[in-house]
Amino acid sequence: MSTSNAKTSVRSYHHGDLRAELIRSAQVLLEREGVTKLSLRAAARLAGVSQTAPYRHFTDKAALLAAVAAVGFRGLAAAMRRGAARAGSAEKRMLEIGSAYLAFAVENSAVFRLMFGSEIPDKAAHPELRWAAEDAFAVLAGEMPAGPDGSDAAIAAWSFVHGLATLLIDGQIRSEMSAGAPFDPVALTRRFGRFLDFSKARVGRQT
Amino acid sequence: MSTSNAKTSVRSYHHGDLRAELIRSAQVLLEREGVTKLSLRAAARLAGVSQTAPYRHFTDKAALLAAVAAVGFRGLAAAMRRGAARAGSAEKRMLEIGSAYLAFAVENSAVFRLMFGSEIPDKAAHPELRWAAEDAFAVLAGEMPAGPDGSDAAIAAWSFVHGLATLLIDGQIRSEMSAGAPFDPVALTRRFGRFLDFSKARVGRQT
DNA sequence: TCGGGTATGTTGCCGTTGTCAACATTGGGA
DNA sequence: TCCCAATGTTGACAACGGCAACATACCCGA
Repeated sequence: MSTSNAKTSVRSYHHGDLRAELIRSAQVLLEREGVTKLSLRAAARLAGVSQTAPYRHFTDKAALLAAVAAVGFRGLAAAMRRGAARAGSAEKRMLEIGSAYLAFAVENSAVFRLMFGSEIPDKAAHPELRWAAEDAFAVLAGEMPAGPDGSDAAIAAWSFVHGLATLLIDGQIRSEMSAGAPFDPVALTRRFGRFLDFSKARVGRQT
Repeated sequence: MSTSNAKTSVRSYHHGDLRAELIRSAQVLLEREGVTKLSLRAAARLAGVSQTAPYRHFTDKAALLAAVAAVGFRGLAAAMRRGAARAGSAEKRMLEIGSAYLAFAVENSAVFRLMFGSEIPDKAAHPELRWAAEDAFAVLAGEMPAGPDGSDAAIAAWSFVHGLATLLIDGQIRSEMSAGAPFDPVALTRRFGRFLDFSKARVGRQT
C-alpha cells in the first residue's frame, strides 16, 4: 500500500502490471472484508480499472483466487523456512516450523482459509497453486527421515498442525485454551505437540 | 428423493414443514453440485416453492447453511458414537472414532467442508450449530481422562484426525498414499495415528 | 519513420443471486 | 364464526460472474 507506484495516477490506458495489482487488491479485500466480499468487480474497482479488465489476466474468478492462494502458500513456506533456520536441533526445528504454521494461519486467517477452503473449486486445475502447496509441504517433509516411514511421519505432523490451525481460526477450541492469553504459537505447539512421537520414524535413518 | 411425501403434490398454499424440506433440498444440492451451486433460490425451487419463501424460516442464506451444517455435526457425532460402541478397549475405541471421522469426511465431503469452511460467516452467531459442534467434540473428549491433560490430549487428537481428514478430501496428500487403494479409513487412521501417544495423559488418571 | 497487428482495457449487456417490501392465502384460537 | 398471525407469493433492486463487440496503445518489422 505504501509501495504504490507513482505511475498509478498518471496512467492513461494501459496499467503496467495489472495482474500483480489485482492480486494485491484481492489480498487487501480479503484481509479487510473476508472472502465473501471478495469479488472480481471489487478487485477491479480497487485497482482503478473496469470490471472486465481482470479477464485479460485471469480466465476466471477462480484463477484470481488461485493466484492469491499460491502467494499464500509461498508465504507459508517462507515462514516455515525462517522458523527452521532459527533453531538448531531437529526437535527445536520441528517446534519452530509448527509454530510458524500456526502463526501464519492466525495472522493471515482469510488467506489461509482460501488456501484450504472450497472457494476455489478444482484446485488441481491450477498448476501454480499445486506447486506452491507442494513446496510448502516439502519444508515439513524435509525434516523427516527419507523412506516411507518418514513420509508417513511428515503427513502425520502436517495433519496435526494443520488441524490445530484450522480449529484455532475457526474458534472451535478457543474456549479450551487459556482464554485471554495473547496467542503464543510456540507455547501452543509445544503444549499440544507433546502427544506426537516421531522417534519411531527416526530410528530407521538419520536426517 | 424416493421418500417424497405424498402431500407435496396436493398441497395448496401452505407446505406443512417447509423448513425441514428446505434443509433436505439444500443437502441434495450440496451433494449433487457442490457448495458453489447451492443457492437459496435453488433450494426453494427444488422444494417447489417461491424464491422468497425460505425467508419465513431462515433469516439468511447463512442460517440455512448453518442448519445444514448442524445436521452434519449431528451425523458426525452419531457416526463416532457408533464407532466407539463397536470396540471394547480404549485403544480400539480411539481407532474406531478416528476412522469414523475420516469416513464421514470422505463420504460427506461437501457437508464436511461446509461444517468447517468459511461459507458460513460468523458461525458463533448460530447457537444450534455451535451446540452440535460441541457435542461432536464431546465424543472425542469423552475418551480422554478428565483434567487439563486429558483436555489437551483430546484437542491434539481432534486436531490430528481433523487435519488428516481435511488434507485427504482436499486431495493434498492423495499422491502420498498407496494410490488406487479403495480408501480404508481404519487402515489410514492406524497408519498415521501410530505417531500419536496419549499414554502421558492416561497415567494421571483413568477413563 | 511509419503502419499495422496484437495485447490490453472499456462499454453494454445477460442471466443469476440475495434480499426487501407489499400483497395474498390459510389455519387455528377467541 | 370470524379474524389474526403465520405462511407463501409477486415484483423489484443492486451486485455479481461472464460474454461480445469495440477502443486504445505499445511494439516490431519494413
